[in-house]
Amino acid sequence: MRLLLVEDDERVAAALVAVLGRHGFQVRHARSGHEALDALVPDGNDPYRVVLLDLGLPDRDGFEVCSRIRAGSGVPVIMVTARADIRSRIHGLNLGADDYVTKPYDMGELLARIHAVARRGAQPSSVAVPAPDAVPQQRGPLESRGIRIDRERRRVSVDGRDVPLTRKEFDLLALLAQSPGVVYRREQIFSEVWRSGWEGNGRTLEVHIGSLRNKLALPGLVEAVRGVGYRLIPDSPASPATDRTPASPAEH
Amino acid sequence: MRLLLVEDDERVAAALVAVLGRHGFQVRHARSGHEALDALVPDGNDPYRVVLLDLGLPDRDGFEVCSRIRAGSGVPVIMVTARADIRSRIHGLNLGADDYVTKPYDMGELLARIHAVARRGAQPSSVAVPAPDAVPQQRGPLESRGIRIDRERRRVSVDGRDVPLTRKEFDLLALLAQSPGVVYRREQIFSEVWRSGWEGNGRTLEVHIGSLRNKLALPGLVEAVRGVGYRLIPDSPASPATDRTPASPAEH
DNA sequence: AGCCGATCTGAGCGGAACTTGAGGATCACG
DNA sequence: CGTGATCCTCAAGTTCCGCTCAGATCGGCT
Repeated sequence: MRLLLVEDDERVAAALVAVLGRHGFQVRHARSGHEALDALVPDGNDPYRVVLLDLGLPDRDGFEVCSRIRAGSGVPVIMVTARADIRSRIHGLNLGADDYVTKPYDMGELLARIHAVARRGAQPSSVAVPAPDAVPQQRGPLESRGIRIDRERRRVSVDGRDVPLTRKEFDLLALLAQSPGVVYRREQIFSEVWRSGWEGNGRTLEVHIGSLRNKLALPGLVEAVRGVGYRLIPDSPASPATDRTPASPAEH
Repeated sequence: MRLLLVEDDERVAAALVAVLGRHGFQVRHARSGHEALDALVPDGNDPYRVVLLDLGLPDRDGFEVCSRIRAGSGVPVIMVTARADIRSRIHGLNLGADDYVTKPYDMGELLARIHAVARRGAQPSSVAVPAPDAVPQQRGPLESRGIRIDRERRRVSVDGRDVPLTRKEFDLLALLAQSPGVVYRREQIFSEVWRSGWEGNGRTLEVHIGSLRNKLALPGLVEAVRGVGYRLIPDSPASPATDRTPASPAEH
């Protein structure tokens, strides 16, 4: 899970990077608002799932950055700042921030809040946002084609029968089921299901896909897209033009 | 914009209804968790855009309600409570709340936060929402599988026999028993049972789980979920909501 | 201080989960 | 129809993770 940290104090940043890393985040550190905005330009990598924006920078600047971010992207933003006054809080939230945390904060609570906004996921709000890779992270149990995926219980059932899955199998299915029909590229799958940048050398992904198919016993559900990745076939094939991939076809 | 207010204090509720009304919200007031869950059953009206959940009710009860809501629906939930301690905050957020506001709060900030979560909104989702009556509302001391957990007295009994537990063991059990069936991740357990941000370096968690299992002497109760964490196995309601399949008696 | 239970740490074990490799099947494309 | 690339399956390794035990440390109480 990628996270963008905007923080000018190196010591604070280093500490946060360490802790967040230990909790499974792949952190990119931006030292300034400018750098942050650059980092948010879609580049084919996975999009950031959340932005941690410190307002410790040259006073008002942070608000400016938040509003710029919000103008161009739907990525969730958490403001972190020493400014505890009500006016700033309200102002920050109204600029489009998803949460506003004041220092000193408890690390556990910050983590919980990060998870809260991350699971809410990026949804291109009203604005027409150039965020093609934005994954509509859906909450509550997923259900489609008789498969019920209960994320918090890590349980999967097909037509009422419980299907025990291993960790990788479950994560894989949960990822693909987020957007049935959409093709997930191999690198994308690896970075979501396998932590840290790890390129699957061997046949790892195929094997897990294989055992997932076996256990679900729903032929045709998990489809391989040659040279790209995998996807789930949705039940109501509302003209899935098959080109409905998040990847721009231009890139090879 | 419809909003569901869960609050048992009539005076507080009346004030909130007035203010929220003035700000363009159509407020439905539920006096109890049960009423709230009823109100959330899809009925053809517009779905609620946000739930304001007061935890002032009988102690721990509010957390239950939040977890029940989240089990069946993706509607954004803001917890409003006087409980300011870190444990409660983290727990509330981990249960799926989108925000956690402590009293006394500033009305302007609350409004800003309501707008923040409503902005993200949960898509009404084509997903079937399981009927909440499938989930029995559980009050007072937790009880399941013959285990009785009295949170106030910190007493646990199995089939009537008192089982003395240490602090950590009790906290651990109480946490897991909050929502039998759901998987609690290691980090989550650490941040709620231990002081926040604590990294379990050694085999601490396993040891405590071990002694808890020994003392309860109920094999299969506490289940390890490899690579993720632990959960309690509920006695019967494994997946009751999936019975909604009228025709599929192929075999069994 | 001294005791005693509670908590934490480290090593070893066993088994589940994951990875890898090779061979066969299938597909896209000329 | 041939060919190379890609995907699937099977059957080994190999790693990882949770369990247990035993000893060390912590902390409250008399």
